[in-house]
Amino acid sequence: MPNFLKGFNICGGKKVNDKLEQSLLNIDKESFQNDLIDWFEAEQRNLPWRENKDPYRVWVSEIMLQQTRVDTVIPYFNRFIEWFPTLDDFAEADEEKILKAWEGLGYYSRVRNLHSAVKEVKETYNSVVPDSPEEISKLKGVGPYTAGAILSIAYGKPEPAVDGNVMRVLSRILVIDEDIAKPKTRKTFEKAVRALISHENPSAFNQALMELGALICTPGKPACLLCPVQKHCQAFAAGIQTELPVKIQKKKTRDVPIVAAVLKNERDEFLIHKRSSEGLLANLWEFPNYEMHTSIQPKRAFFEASFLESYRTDVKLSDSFTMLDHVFSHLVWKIDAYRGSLLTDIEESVMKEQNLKWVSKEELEQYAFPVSHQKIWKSYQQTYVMD
DNA sequence: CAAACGTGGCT
DNA sequence: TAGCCAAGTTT
Repeated sequence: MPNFLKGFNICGGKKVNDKLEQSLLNIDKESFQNDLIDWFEAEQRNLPWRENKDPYRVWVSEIMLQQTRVDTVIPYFNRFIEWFPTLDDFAEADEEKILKAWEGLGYYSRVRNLHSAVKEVKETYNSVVPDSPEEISKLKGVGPYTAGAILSIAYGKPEPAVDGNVMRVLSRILVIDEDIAKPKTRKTFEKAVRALISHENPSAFNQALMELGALICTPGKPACLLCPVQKHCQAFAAGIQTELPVKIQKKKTRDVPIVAAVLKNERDEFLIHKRSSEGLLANLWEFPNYEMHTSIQPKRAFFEASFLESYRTDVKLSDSFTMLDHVFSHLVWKIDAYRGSLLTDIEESVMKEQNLKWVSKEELEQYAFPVSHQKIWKSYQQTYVMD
């Protein structure tokens, strides 16, 4: 236990509940709700998903905002609503288009789950997003946070919507020192929100908690002097607001060497491959590439051998045109990219079975690529000036 | 439960 | 620079 928190622990072991109850007793609930909601009504940002309470729009925005910054989401949200104005429009869209709508946003299972869930709502609920915790939580991609967010924001239900902001804000206000990286900790904060939430305006209350976390009660240097609920904050009173929340360190990423190639045929078309429907970057398109398991052999030869084994076709790589690192949350691709061409055609059956496709430079733009492969393409074009 | 799952901005 | 962070869910 960190030294600065000794005084707040009733006993070293459990009693987390007792501590929370004690902290909650110190809050003047009515006054806290008013201060928080009044501030939100006055200071909230104008964001596209706040134009109305259409449950579909709220839903889309909440999925996009998972682990993603507001500034990043805004243009994606606007384009998404242009492409798919209603729930039915999105339900009827094809997979290629929905991935293209998400291209560059990351965590692509979000959009596949959203698509599946929206189709479920169209079929099972007559295109009306359900308003009960039980039903909405069954939808793919709708976890505890998103369920609470939709229910409170779109339907005015007093349900907790505990995200990273809420945990940070409440960990300070109530001096909760549980590790927020641990899954079970969320339950403590849900309990706290249930005790504090305004039943008169659950939507504003939940959003205010998150808005406060985004604008005032920030991770690094919280602007406590501007905080509308400073007088309710038990961490500020003790001068320990920058020590909270408690969060254990994340594991480091591991390096994965990748050999990739941009292969062009005599018709100026490029070979692309659709990734597996499971795992990393599922269903996105990419340039042919292989993970180097052994760092012994030459990369070029490794690619040529792997390609022959995969597609029963000889390929010849020429020059390496770029080396780049691409950082994911859990690993780093060390990409070495080559230019190359085929010595013979790939059999039609193999093209189909292995999800390969020849596409022109223009057609390339219709397919969704991960950012790492967009970087490869950009570098290729810059190196071999295309007309 | 721990780990997988993206990306870009900030310090 | 290398690490941390941002409106989490699934397995």
